[in-house]
Amino acid sequence: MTARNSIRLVDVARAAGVHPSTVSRVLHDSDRAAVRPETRERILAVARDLRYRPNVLARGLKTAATATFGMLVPSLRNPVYAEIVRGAVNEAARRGYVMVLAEDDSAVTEQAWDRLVEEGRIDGIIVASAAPGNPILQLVSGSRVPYVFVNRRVPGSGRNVYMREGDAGRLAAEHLIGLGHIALAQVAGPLGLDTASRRAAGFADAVVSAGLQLPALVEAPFEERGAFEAMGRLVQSRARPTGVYVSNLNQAIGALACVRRSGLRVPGDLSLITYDDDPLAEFLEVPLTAIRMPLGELGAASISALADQIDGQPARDVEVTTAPELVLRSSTSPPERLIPATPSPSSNGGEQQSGIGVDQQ
Amino acid sequence: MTARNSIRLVDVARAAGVHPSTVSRVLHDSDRAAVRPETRERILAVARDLRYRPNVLARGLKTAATATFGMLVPSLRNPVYAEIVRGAVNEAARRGYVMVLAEDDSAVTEQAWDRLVEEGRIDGIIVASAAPGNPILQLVSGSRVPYVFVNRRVPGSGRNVYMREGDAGRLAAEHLIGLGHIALAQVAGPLGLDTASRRAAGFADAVVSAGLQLPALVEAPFEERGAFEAMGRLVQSRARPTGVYVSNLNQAIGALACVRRSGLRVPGDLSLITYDDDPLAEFLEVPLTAIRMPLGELGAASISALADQIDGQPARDVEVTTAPELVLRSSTSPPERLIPATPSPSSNGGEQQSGIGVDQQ
DNA sequence: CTGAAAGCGCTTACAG
DNA sequence: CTGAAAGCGCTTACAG
Repeated sequence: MTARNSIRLVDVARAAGVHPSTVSRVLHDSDRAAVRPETRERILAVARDLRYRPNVLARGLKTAATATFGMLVPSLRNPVYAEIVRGAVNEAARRGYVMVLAEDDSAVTEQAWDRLVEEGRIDGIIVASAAPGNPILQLVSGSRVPYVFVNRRVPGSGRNVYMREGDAGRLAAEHLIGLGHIALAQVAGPLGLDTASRRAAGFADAVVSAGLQLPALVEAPFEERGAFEAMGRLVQSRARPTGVYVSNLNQAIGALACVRRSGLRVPGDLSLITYDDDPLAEFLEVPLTAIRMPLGELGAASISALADQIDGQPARDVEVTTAPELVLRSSTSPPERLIPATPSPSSNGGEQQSGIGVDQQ
Repeated sequence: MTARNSIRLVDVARAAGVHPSTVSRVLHDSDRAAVRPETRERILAVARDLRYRPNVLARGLKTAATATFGMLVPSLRNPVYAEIVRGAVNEAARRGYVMVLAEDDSAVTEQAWDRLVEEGRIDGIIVASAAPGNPILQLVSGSRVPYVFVNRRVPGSGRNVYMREGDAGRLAAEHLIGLGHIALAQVAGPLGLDTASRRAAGFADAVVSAGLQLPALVEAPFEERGAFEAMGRLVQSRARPTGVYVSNLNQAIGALACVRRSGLRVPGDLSLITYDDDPLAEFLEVPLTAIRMPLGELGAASISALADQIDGQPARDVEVTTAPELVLRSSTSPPERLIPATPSPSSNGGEQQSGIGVDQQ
C-alpha cells in the first residue's frame, strides 16, 4: 500500500536522461557532488515536476536509517506530556524526522520495545516514562539504539534532558516568602519520581535558605483525589500552613477543592501556588497562581539531543535553562494570620469577600 | 542505526540448516504452509532462541506495506484527542501496527502529508482534523492511500468514524427537561465543525420535541474565554435560561466562571450540563454534571475501519453506537424559578447554600 | 563528471 | 516439502 504506484528514482532518471545513481547523487551530496551544474539543474527540475519523493523504506534499508524516532510516554492523556510530545513532534518534523508514539504503561513496555526497536523501525528513542523498576531501563541500556531520557531523569545515565524543576520549587517558595508567609508546606508528587523529588527539594531548599523551618511535606499521586486527601492532612494539622506549594495542576484542583470544603478561604486563610499552568487555571473560582514550565522546549531539546547522538556526538545530559515563570493570579496573597490555627468546623463555601477574624500583622 | 547488527533471516536459516525462503514461509503462511512439521518446529525454536525479529523496512519494501498508520490531529494538547489517540494507538498495537502522529495545524498539512504519505511511510491515515477548507481534504481524496475521518465527519465521504454526538445533546436536554426546566439554551462550538453542529442539533431537537421553544444558542470557540463571553450574553439576555448545555469541558469551565462572576448560583439560578467528562469536573467548586463519550472506543474503531479497508473491504461509515453516558453531579437541579429574570447586580460568589428569593413552582 | 554493479533484508512465484 | 532466483527502491563504492 505504499508508494508502489508513485514515481521512483528511476522515473526521474529516465525523464532526465541520466543514470539513477546520478540522480541519487544530486539529491544527496548536496553541493560537493561532482555533478555538472546543468545536469544537476535538469535533474532537480525533473524531480520537482514529477513531485518525486524518495521511498524511505528503500533508503532506510540501504542506509540503515529510518528518519523516524520513537517516543515512550507514561500517559498520552496527561497534558504535560501532550505538550512535550508536541514540542518533540514539531522539532522532529523540522529535522525531517517523524515520530512514532507509544504509551509505556509498563505492562506493555517489552511489546512496544520489540515493535519499535527490534523491528528496526526507528533510529533512536525518547523515553519520557523512566521510573524506578520500569523494564525500559534495562531494555534501553542493553541495546545499541541511541536514546535519551526526557523530563524524568535517570541518575548516572548521562543522557537526561530536563528542566529546572528545582528552580520552580524555589520560585514558589520565594513568592510565598516574599508575601510574608512563614508557615509553609507542600503537596509533593510521588517522591520516587525524579521530577517530583526535584520540585519538592527546590521548594524545601529555598524555604530553609530563607531561615524558615523545613516545610511540611505530604506526598500524593499526580491527580486530584490524592491531592485532595493529602491537602486534608495539611489543613487539619495543628500547625496549619498559610502557604502551600502543590506539584501539578491536577493536584492543585484537588487541593483547592479540599480547602473549599474545609471552610477556609483562598488566599485569605491559605495561599496556593501550583507547578504547571494551563488556560483553565485562570477560570477556576479562585484563579490559580502558577509556575509555567518550558515544556515544548523540553520536547524539542530531547529531539536535538537524540539527533546529536546520531550525528556521532557522545551522549550527554542537557538542561533546558529557560527559567520557570511565575504566573501571578489570585490564589496567593499576604497571610491574614501568622499564628497557625485549626480550621473552623463551619462550611461556608469559598467566597472571596473581605476576610473575617483576621489577625493581620 | 537500525537492526544492522542484529539477527537477520539468514542467521535463522543458517542456524536451522535450511534455506532463508523456508524460514520466511514458516514465519508467514501460518498453518497452510507446506512445511514439514519438524522443520517448522525447528525453525520456530531457532527463531525464538535467537530472538529474531524481521526487519520491517525490508519486509515493507518487498510487500509494499509498512505496518504503520499515520494520524493527523488538530491539537495534541486537547485531552479529547489525547483520548482518541490513545484508543487508536492501543488498538493499532494490538493489530501489529505502529502509529505516527502529526499535528495538523493546517499551516503544515502539506508537509506532514509529504512526509507520511508521499515518502511511503504508512499504509493508511486517520484524519481527525477535518474542517471546512482544510487542505487535507484535497490531499486525501486525490490519493490512493486508505484513509478514514474520525470524530469530525466529512459528509459524503463514506469513510467517517464517529460517535452519537446528537444523542449527547438529546441526553442533556432530556435531563434538564426532566428536572423541570423550560427555559433552555446552549453554548455551542463553532458550528462549521461537524461535531459542534451535531451536538447542538441534538439538543435543540430534543427540546423542541418536548414541546418547548427552540432553545437559544450562542456560538463560541472550544475554549474557556470564548465560552465565558458567550455565556455572558445568555445570562444578560432578557429571557435568561435556567438550564444551559455547554459543548465541551473547557467551555464549561469558562461558562461556570461567567455565572459565578454574574452573581448567579449554580444550580439554583442556573443548571449547567457539559459535553465531555474529566476527573477534574468532580473537583470544581460546583461539580459538573457531564456527558461522557466513548472516546477511546472511537479511536479504536477508526483503526479497525482502516484495517478493514486494507483488507480489501470497501470504505464505509461506522458509527460507534455506545451511548453517551450521563454523569450526574451537582451542577444541575430543578429550577428554583420558572419565570426568567435578569440577574441581580450584586456579586456574592457562587456558594451553594439554600437559595434566596426563590420562586419555586 | 557519469555509469554499471552490488547489496540492504526481506518475500514470493517458480522449479524440482 | 524445500531450494534458488528475482526483485522491492534506494545508495555507494568502484570504474572509467
